[in-house]
Amino acid sequence: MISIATWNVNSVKARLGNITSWLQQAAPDVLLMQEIKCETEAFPTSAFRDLGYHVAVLGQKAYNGVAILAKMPLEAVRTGLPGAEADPQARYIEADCGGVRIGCLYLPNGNPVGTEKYPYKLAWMDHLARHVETLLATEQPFVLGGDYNIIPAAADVYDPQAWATDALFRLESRARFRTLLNLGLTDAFRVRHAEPGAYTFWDYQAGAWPRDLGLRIDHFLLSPQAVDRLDDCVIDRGPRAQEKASDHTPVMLTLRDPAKPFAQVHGVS
DNA sequence: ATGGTGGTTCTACCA
Repeated sequence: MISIATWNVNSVKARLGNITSWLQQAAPDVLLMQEIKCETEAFPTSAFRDLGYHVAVLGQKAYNGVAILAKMPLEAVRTGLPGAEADPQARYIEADCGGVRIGCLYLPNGNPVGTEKYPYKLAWMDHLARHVETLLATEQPFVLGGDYNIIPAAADVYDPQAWATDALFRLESRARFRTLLNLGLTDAFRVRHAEPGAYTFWDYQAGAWPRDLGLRIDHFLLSPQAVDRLDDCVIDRGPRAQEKASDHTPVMLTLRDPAKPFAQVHGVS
């Protein structure tokens, strides 16, 4: 079994204590982090190495930033989406880890709609879809985890009508998320859990957390070869309840070990 | 309709 978590930490420096205590308690093999909000050189690598993790980071000053922690070595690291390597916003990092290709993404928020931020979000999603086509062609298991800033369906938001025109829930945004599913990817949480109201984000404002006014915007999308190995995908609300919490909480995916080839199981030579 | 909170940085910007 391999366990892979994703968590938008909203500043790795401000959240270092929350993150290390959660790592010790939940002990995921891999943690994908978004919004680390620091430059690559300023990432607190040694604090995570001390807990037994390898580290790959794509940072920038003040905003965005993504990182992968893994108990296994991280190989063939790439940063940025193909065709958008020059994008100054640090939003994508990918590596081989434990026999799985793992992408960590921080998809643009896109608000306010009507500014250049929204077409940037849609274009970013188009680049992602093209990259997914390339990854699918390898026929290898891969997992894309992160803060998608997409509410996939009405069951994933406390008040769908209030969010109808928001960049996270507009039809143009959801259509592009649907495109990723139509290419052959699977929303790991939703294929295992049918209930509405399973949120991963609660705003800091207006008592959203105590009132449970949340959104499900942090996702794991799996390739067909990864879905074959899907054990479960769960949301851990614990970290959101703590002092100095991020506004997001971790989502954890577990994949079974690969099945032995049919011929090996049945003794076919 | 507004304001409500929080991180980075130091003056707004972003979410």
